[in-house]
Amino acid sequence: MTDRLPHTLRSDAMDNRERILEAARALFSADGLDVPMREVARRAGVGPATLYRHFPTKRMLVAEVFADQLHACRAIVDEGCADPDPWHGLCLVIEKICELHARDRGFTEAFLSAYPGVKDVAAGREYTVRAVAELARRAKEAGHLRSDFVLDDLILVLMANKGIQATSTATRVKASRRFSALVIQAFEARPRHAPLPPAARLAPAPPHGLSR
Amino acid sequence: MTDRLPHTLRSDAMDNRERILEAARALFSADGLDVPMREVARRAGVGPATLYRHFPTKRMLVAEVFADQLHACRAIVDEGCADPDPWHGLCLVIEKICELHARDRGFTEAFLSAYPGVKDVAAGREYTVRAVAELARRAKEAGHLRSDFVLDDLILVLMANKGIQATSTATRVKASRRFSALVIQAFEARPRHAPLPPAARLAPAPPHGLSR
DNA sequence: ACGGTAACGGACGCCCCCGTCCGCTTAGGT
DNA sequence: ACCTAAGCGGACGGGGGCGTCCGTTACCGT
Repeated sequence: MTDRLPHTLRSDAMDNRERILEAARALFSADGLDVPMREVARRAGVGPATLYRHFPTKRMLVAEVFADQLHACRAIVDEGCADPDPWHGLCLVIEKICELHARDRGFTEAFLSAYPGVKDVAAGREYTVRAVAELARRAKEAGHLRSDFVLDDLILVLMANKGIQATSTATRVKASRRFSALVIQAFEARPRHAPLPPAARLAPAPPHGLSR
Repeated sequence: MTDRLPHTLRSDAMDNRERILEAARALFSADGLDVPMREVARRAGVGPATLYRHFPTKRMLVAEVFADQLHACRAIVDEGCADPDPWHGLCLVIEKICELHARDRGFTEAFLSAYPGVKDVAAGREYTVRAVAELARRAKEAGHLRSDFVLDDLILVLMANKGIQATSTATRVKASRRFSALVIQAFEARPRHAPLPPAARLAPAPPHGLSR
């Protein structure tokens, strides 16, 4: 008689839950993860308590919100890996992921931060990195990717891409596009390119404004 | 009888002021501009009130602290401009500014944020940008810099460089070095390089955690 | 030595954010 | 129609950061 859990929410609760997710998606996407929970609640037209009932902590809300983007990310790398030309596939992956990140500030933060407790995002990052590693190996073998490319360079590019800020999403996307084109040209194998300084092992940084 | 201002501080006040600046330099440099004022005061061994007496607002403290780095920045661009080979000078400027930013997180934030009221930093940025513009013009003329390079690409690189985060300064500097080498190779003129997507007009973003 | 005043710092008010509690509302089964 | 419990939201407590006030301390000129 204790564990009588009804896996079916009441209709109004379902409604609220969906509106909360929608509000969170919009706000996180536009303004990043620093948006106060109250603001999400306000935008969703519910009280703070309702928000916290559906998502007991901010982390959980974040995890739920970015499930979609994680799928998009996965789709991008899968598409890139399926490309018969590994170099072309790699370029596509870099371009599209950069654009995805440019379009969604919150996702970028979640993806590149060691968000404790958001295992899904961490797993998604892991998957992406591994898949790109394989793609890079093949692109190198085909002679299109410079041989001194390392996987950390991808993290480097993602972090750098994150640094690109602008007032409007459109501007950010434009800048990000130019940026990714630039680094892709830098990654392309050439007859005699100057050697690069050694790569650094980059680990996800702790998130910004989050309680322990 | 009202405006009897002694332009000479008492010895202990001078001492405290210097210790505050030192503490702020260390903390801002390592942890960025989000460090609480109390923390600066604690590290300087003074009370909060003393800190606020010397620097009535956080912005003023920031402005004072980064006067040095601004000079360093200026020195870097001057050195680059003085180089007889404009391309070599430009490369030097990019490398050194990236490294400077990688070494000092707070300065990066101040430099790339539209920190309202910190006119000095804004002026320093303006100076840097103008000087590099001239350098870029000459490097292009010499045929070493790709012709579709625009000044906003420099801002782009600086912002991107800012995005590179790491737990230790050493790692950040290493990563930043590799990054700047990469973009420099991308900027180098080549017989037939693929065209780049259009550049975006990048304006400094508002600072993160600052009262209006 | 001593007095006056510049300088100090603990304590305070204010605001914003996270997460919780409890009395009220309303869905939905009978 | 009614009743019960799922669901709701305003109000609350806790924490932390910025900037300020005022009683106390200690520098420095005489």
